[in-house]
Amino acid sequence: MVQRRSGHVTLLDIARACGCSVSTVSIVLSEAPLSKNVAAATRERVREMARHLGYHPDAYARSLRRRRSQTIAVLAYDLSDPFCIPLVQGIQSGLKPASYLPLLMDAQTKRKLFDNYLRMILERRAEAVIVIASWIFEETNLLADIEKNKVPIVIIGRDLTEKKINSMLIDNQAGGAMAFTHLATMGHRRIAIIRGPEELLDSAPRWKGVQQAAAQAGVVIDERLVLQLPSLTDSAFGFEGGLRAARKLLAGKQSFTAVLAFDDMTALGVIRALSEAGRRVPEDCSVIGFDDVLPARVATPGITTVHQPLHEMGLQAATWVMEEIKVRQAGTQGRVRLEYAQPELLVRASTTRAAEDGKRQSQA
Amino acid sequence: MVQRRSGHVTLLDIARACGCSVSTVSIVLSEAPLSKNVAAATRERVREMARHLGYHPDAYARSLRRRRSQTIAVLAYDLSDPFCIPLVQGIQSGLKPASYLPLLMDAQTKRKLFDNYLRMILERRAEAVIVIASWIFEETNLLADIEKNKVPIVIIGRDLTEKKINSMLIDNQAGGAMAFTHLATMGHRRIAIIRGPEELLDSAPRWKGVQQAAAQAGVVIDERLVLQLPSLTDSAFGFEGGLRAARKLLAGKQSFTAVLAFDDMTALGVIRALSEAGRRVPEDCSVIGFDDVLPARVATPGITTVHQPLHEMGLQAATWVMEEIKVRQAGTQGRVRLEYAQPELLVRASTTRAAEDGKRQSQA
DNA sequence: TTCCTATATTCAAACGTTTGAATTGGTTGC
DNA sequence: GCAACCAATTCAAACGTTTGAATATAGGAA
Repeated sequence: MVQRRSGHVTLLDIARACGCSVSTVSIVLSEAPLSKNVAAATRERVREMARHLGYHPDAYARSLRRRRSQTIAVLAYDLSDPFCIPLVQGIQSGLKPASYLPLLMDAQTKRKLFDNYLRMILERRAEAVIVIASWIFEETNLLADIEKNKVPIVIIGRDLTEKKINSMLIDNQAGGAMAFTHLATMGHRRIAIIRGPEELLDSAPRWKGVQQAAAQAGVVIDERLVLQLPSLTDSAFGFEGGLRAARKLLAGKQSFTAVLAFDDMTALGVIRALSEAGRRVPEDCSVIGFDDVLPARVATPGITTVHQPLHEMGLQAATWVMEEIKVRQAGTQGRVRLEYAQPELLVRASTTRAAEDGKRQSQA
Repeated sequence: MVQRRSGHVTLLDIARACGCSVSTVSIVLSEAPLSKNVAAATRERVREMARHLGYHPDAYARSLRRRRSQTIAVLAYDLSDPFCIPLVQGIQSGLKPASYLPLLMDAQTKRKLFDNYLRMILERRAEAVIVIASWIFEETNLLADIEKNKVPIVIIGRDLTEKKINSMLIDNQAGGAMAFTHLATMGHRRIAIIRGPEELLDSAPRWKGVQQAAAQAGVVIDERLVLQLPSLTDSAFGFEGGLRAARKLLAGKQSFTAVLAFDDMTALGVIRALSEAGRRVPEDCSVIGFDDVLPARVATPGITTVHQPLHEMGLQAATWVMEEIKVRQAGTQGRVRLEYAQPELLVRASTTRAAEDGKRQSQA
């Protein structure tokens, strides 16, 4: 076992052991075009020796020389949000065939961490960046530092096309409408609505969709049944928010037969509150969520929700950046892309037809 | 904006712009010991220019030269298992102060992906590896390739001390005992038990703990109420497994007032099945889980479970590897470590006292 | 023989850093 | 006035690859 001072086997070690030059070894092992000129015997000898010595090419040296890191940074705002995982895995699936290494980073909803990672992305010469966004970061540095370095970016969950950044979003308006329409179709008229926090860009369009669907269904939304989540800086994920909002709702005078929650975690909080108050879901009150995250799938009753095609979106984002890397290598400048993914209603067990016409009321 | 052919600003660019040598620039910007000798004026000029040009050191060149990657690989068997996330975040927290970059990799329960990432870890010259294990991988390559390269390893969830790998485990036996004792204390006598899949190393000790606690409590375990999960190669996470197991249980003749599930996801599946059969939790049947993952916390009723201090374990693992890196740099060889983390019973709402003495029985 | 082509291999420079050793001037000590 | 020192800076080699150009060897055609 030959070992050099660095502790790793290098091309030089192999070259010496084979009695040939470093170049030859490199050509053979990296399967360069020239390698078809290398004598079959030599080729085999080199390969054998590399295997025998346990050689692994040094990614740093290689990237330095090739000026390609074969790396794509994936910056998620918080991995502990179950929302992120399918996206990340989708991205991973998309990247694998091209053998890019996803450099997965978790900002843990901390602005400072986020900036730190941004710096690292630059230093590690990531060839592209995919950002899974939330309200945590103003886009300032992102634009200033990364785009300046001509690295393709895709941002998921935010429209930054006017800053020339490829953006991928869910059609929140359509989703919000779907959710409301579902409840209305089930006969609900007194529907409580928990809106998302103001800072979150999903909140407004989703609310707009809800209003639009209400108008279309001829249902009037009782202002007193509309609440807004506070800005969830902590890791409460909306569960806590939903819990508190629903408690407030239950304490109020207004009756309701259904709750349209901002997202699944909120919905789960709502269900907890309803349960505390002795109201069962969906018999006494229907609850609908948004996102279709794991906890909503495995809860009982399963949460009716608006599914986001997260895996597909991740895959798409990966495809985009890889295409753009190619395009930029060719010297041309691609168009800025914008896509609204279409959500889908997923009826599970947390919603049902309204009891009678509205007789079953709020009190515990 | 000076740009070189590589598209990135280098030390040379700054040197030229400042009219000094690359060395000086390097010394200033990397705050080498020598930098105290550099004239204050020069220092300022260089810094200013670096900022102005948007310089970011090339991590590849730097690592190559310094022979340190400042990188620690974190290889998780599957990020979509909510179990992994707190571990990962704990590791992250531990690594941050030392400014190591966690190279987060998600094997997605695929053996091939796992091997691929292992290779990349070697090529990227990670200074240490933390593996969040499951039954997916035989430890073969892990030992053969990584340890051979003298890279410190910590494995979480498996005892590989005999192969000289630092191991961190949960005390499954104690945990299993806790869970059973809790149910017994609540007056349950007819307790169904869903054991973990055979390949999972947690399964055996957990079961042993259960048996031991049963003996101690003077409760006999009815063999006919003991089921085992199949090997969950797919992403079903035990939810599906728990669902099916509980259905089988319910279809059987044996009555039971409580179910001790292998883990939280299993417990959630069990609850779904019970609900299908019209049995309520915890009134008609208590259910206890294991792990304390997010879905168990936000479900209603909240799942009583055996909490694993995952965040702390991750933190600890990070500390270990960083210490070992230091130790090995000093030339000495550290001892192989083994630690059993202590679980903790977390009583929530899915368990309650047995109704009467066992009158409430199985039928739907 | 000489020139040509093809095959097999090597040279040497480059990628962007870091760093031990060397080089400048300019003081100071004696 | 010369050695000796200091501060400020630079040289040059090295990290481990890759790769365009160069070289060497051989077989064949002229």
